[in-house]
Amino acid sequence: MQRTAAEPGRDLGALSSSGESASARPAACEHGCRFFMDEACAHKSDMDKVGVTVKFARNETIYSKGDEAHYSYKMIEGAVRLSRIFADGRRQIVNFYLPDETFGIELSGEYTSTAEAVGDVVTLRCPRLCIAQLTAGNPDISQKRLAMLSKNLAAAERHVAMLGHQSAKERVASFFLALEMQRRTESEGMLDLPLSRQDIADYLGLTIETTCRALSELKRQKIIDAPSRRRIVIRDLAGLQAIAEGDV
Amino acid sequence: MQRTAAEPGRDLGALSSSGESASARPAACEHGCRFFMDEACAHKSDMDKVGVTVKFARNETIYSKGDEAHYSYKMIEGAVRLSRIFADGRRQIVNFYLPDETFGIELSGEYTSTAEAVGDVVTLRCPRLCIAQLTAGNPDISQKRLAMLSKNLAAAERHVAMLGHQSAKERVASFFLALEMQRRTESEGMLDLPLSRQDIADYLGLTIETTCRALSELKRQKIIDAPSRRRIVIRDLAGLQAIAEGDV
DNA sequence: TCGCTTCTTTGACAAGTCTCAATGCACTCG
DNA sequence: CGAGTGCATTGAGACTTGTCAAAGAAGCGA
Repeated sequence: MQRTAAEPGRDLGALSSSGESASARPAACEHGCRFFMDEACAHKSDMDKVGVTVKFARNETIYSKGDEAHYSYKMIEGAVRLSRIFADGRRQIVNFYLPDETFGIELSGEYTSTAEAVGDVVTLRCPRLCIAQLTAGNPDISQKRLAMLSKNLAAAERHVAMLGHQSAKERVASFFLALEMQRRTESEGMLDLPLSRQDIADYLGLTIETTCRALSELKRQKIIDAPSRRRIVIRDLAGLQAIAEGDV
Repeated sequence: MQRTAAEPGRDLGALSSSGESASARPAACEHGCRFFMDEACAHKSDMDKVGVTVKFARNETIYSKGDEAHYSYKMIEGAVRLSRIFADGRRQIVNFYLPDETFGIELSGEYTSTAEAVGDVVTLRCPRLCIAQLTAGNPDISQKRLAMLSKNLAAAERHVAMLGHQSAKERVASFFLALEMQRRTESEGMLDLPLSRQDIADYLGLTIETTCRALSELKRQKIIDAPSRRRIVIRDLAGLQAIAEGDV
């Protein structure tokens, strides 16, 4: 139930910080959210056209499972984790979102998972009703929304496949491989990930210890390197792929 | 439990069987596929309006991963499994589809998983282009399509959560519980599932032996009964829920 | 019906992962 | 600078699941 209210310097979206009255402000759509659905224009040059920027601090809750789903978000900077907590206290991270990706699109009225900022995060935020309005009049946006959901579904299915029958080492390898594929802009093989070991473990469905051991094993094989806590260097991409695919 | 107007062989949709020229036949949409997207009208009274019925025999492949995604399908009868095969020969079942559910909606041009008939199956089949056409002109249908994808995504996330940290016994319990929730029409607690143990195991990310042992354990605890191979009786729903949630 | 095949169930053991505990490492705050 | 804190890593043993093997049911065709 934590609303992301205003700690100093956190909510800089003038429009959005004024509360939940999104439906009363179609203006936000006209000059901002139109761009929200466009995968192609996430970057600074367009950001001034998009009024609804919201920041979150490390580990801050963006929304909780069960909250009314007033907003959808598009990542500008940082990383967000979607997770569910279970009765036994364990946490399953369902997905991570990186810049340019969209999360928080719910068709039922409630969020089905909890979203938290992994590190410091900048997002574009758009009221649900605003999107609905845009979607109704614009098949193009409707199409994009569909594409995003579809992409998320594909990711979830890959996740299922991984959890279904990869060993700890294979999972860790697959995980880094996926990150590497995604962030091709970075300097070769260098992953600068804000995730803790616990985050990784919770995504992979492993304990932190097992994750660590798998990592150490990969280091021993000179396939990756971990020069600092939050940095991974892939030294042998082919080797990593081989492991991810089960060729020991 | 078989019916449907239909025939020898398998493809009785005259419109659809005439090849991939769906785009040239908007007529199919006008009198058939319009209803395809409607969750509410899957039953007999509407079926005569929907020309494109297709049947599949037990274990028949409906489409394979990588095939061009010409069609989407809606389940009328039976069950379908969506799966992926891995390098090591193991199979992960990503989802099952039961009557009234829809599968095969791909936004990329290719199917991302393989679909097979678990038992004998009856589906409604609709060409992709046909759906696209309908969607363009009709925000309502667009909405339904979105809802279906969203439902599939939610299911995938639950699946991830299950594989992420439930024990074998918990998974089996959750599985039957989910089935029970879904088929509330059946007589109390009685599940008539066409799935083999291998199918269940591949869905749960377990081996067939482990699945079997978990099942036997549940039988021993008098929580379920398995009077025949393809039939499960839930004798203690509360107990099943307790196990699924981790309360031993 | 019998015999054959396929699927299911059970057992014994091996392998992988989790749990608990201790240590190491990096960063922050006095 | 040193102590304190949180996170990461490693080790030892318990427990769960996978593997291999065999026996028991169920379905099928001759």
